[in-house]
Amino acid sequence: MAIQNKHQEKSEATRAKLFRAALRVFSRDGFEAARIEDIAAKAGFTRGAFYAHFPSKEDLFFALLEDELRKRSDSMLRALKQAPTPEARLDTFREYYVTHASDQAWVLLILEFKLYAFRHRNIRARLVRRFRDLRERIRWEGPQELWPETMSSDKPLLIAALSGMVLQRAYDPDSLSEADLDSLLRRLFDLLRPH
Amino acid sequence: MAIQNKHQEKSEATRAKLFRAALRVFSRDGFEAARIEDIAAKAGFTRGAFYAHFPSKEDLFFALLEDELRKRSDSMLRALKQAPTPEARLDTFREYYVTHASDQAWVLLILEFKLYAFRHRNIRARLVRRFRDLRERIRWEGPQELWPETMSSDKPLLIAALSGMVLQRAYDPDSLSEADLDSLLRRLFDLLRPH
Amino acid sequence: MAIQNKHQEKSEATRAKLFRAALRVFSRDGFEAARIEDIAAKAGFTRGAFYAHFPSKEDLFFALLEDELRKRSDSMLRALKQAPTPEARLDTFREYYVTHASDQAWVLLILEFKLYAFRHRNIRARLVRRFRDLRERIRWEGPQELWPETMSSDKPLLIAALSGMVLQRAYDPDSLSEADLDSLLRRLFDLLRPH
Amino acid sequence: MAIQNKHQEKSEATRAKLFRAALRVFSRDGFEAARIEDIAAKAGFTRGAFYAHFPSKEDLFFALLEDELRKRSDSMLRALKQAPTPEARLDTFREYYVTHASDQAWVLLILEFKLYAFRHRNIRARLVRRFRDLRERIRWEGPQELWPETMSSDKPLLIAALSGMVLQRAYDPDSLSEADLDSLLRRLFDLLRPH
DNA sequence: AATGAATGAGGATTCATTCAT
DNA sequence: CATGAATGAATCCTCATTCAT
Repeated sequence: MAIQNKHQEKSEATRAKLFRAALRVFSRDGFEAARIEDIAAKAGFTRGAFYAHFPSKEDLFFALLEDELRKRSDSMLRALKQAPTPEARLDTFREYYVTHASDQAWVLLILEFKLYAFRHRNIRARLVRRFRDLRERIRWEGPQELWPETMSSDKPLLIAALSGMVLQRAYDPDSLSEADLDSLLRRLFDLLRPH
Repeated sequence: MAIQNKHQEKSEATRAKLFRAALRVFSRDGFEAARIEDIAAKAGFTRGAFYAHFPSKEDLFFALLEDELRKRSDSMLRALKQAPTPEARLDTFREYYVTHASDQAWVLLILEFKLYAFRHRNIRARLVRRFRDLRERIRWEGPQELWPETMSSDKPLLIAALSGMVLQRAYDPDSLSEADLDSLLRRLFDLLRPH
Repeated sequence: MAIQNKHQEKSEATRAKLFRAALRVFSRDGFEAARIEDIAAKAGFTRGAFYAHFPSKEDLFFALLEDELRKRSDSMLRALKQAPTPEARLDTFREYYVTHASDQAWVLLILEFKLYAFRHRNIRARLVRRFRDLRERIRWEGPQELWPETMSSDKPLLIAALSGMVLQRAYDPDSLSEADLDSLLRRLFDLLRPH
Repeated sequence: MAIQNKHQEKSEATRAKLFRAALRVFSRDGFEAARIEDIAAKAGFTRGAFYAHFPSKEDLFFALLEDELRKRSDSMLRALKQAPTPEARLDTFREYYVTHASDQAWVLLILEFKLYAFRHRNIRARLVRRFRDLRERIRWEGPQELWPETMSSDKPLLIAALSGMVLQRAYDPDSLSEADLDSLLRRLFDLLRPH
């Protein structure tokens, strides 16, 4: 048992390291150009370790998506649950959304997932479903009665617009100051959800 | 001379066909996954013809960008010049912008250019400069005195946000109706340029 | 007739230019790496002109060999015929041989022919025959009765050794001064043909 | 550790096989015409294995040079050290030199290296230096005080002349009997180093 | 004769993946 | 679990050659 757990822990740690590395490399190079060897190396391993944990590059790609989505929706639900009023929840939600702007790697990775899904029919449905499940989860596990009806249904739009802008800033930071981006995101958020 | 022109004409026609095919294939598959052979075949040629016109895949990529940018800014300047009043110009500009939403291939290609520039330091400056030149050109060749000061400076933001949303629609059309997208783009346009 | 001759002359001139260019390019780049386009360009034409005169790269290669061999053996025979005594002929022959050292392009081209022949069974016999014919021609068309019996039979050896040394000097001139090379060639010549 | 060694051993064995195959193929086909696939196949592998050991064809080419030069100079130094007198050393040296004539593959490979260096400016210096280091090594690691001063400085000439003659024999064995070649090499050796 | 556009075979190289250890 | 050697499919690119003009 103890040994089992030791092994499991070690395994889990390796997976986590690979995820961390993959997030960086996929975001930096894109799915196609990302090399398994680079991911493994950045995690401190060689290719073999990668294949001990994931059957293929694509599998890592989507396992990474699941993992991040789970972690991030958990964290968001926690935050929402601590908000006492609908207004507070709206603020929480807005902050959560706006904060994305500084998480370039993750936003570009979402872009990458969507591009990949757009380009691979067989994957598309799976990704769409996955993102919808996430929204449903947030809607239903969140404090329902107080939740503005259409709130989460607009989130894809917000994230979509934000993705484009984060990419713009990624490739030409001078074209878009951080402050302008922040202000624009807030206005866009409120534009969508007038109250 | 006659032969010269014949050759030149044929060459020009081939280039145009390759551009047309490249726009589709780069947009559909992304730069990395786009195969020269597919582009050539879609244009009705073999790989060799491609290399008679462009030194490499990357060169075609950027020649395509230049070509489209030139054609599109020409067309936009023509439209602006026909607008009699500042209001009409603003409308023209808004329509031009909103119409992008239905030009999925071009919008995704812009996304692809930016991703490529983000990932290739040496290319980045060139692309940034190119897009800025375009904005300058529209600003200065357009009817200057009547041009709202900051109009074109915000265009990158609009296009950026729009890109993200077009991709969202590309991979999951159900998440975003055409009407909603259109309405959102108009509101976003006016949000940025209040008067 | 006049027109015919004009055409013929022009054609002949083009051939000559192509030969001159080919000698340089084959010698500089080697047969494999030599590009038809480079040869044509150096002669002031495009590839088409090349194919109007030679069916293939290999054909040019051997036509060039024939052409040079003919020109050079003609010139040598002329020189030999002017030598009044056997001693003078020997001197002429020695000078002729030693002078090769400064004709790097031609010597390296001979090397290239031999390498090519070594590597292409079907060509080998042809090349061997061609070089032998040359020697026979010099032996028989030269002033026979005065010709040292084994003279020309050793020439391949001399040229062979010289080729190696010219290449040595080509790639590392410091390893072998011109004077040393000259002196060595003379001694080698006399070593082979003692009298 | 054990695994390390196993891997290293296997790697070393593969490298050695690739070297052996490369020596044959480069010598047989020349650098340009030599196909990676042929080398790999002759060594009993596929192309991939080749690229696991060498970054490119050119790198193998020069790694092969280094490897052979090291092995051959080691063996020569061993032989020289066993020679008791200067005369014996001279004989050893002469034999070593003359024996080259039967090692066609290696001699033609040297020719190929020099041709390559002649045609690639950036490589030239490296090759020149490498061959000089070898001569220095033989001069200084050999029994110095007894070493005829200029002995090794003439070796390039000898090898150069020999290369040309080996090629002559390679492409037309009938033009030069083995015995004649042997005898000529000996006379040439003694011609250069009179005592 | 000469041009230059287009073909297509050929070969170097990359890299996801497999497998023996 | 992890290593790293080896595989082999995939793809870029070069260039001799063909052909319409």
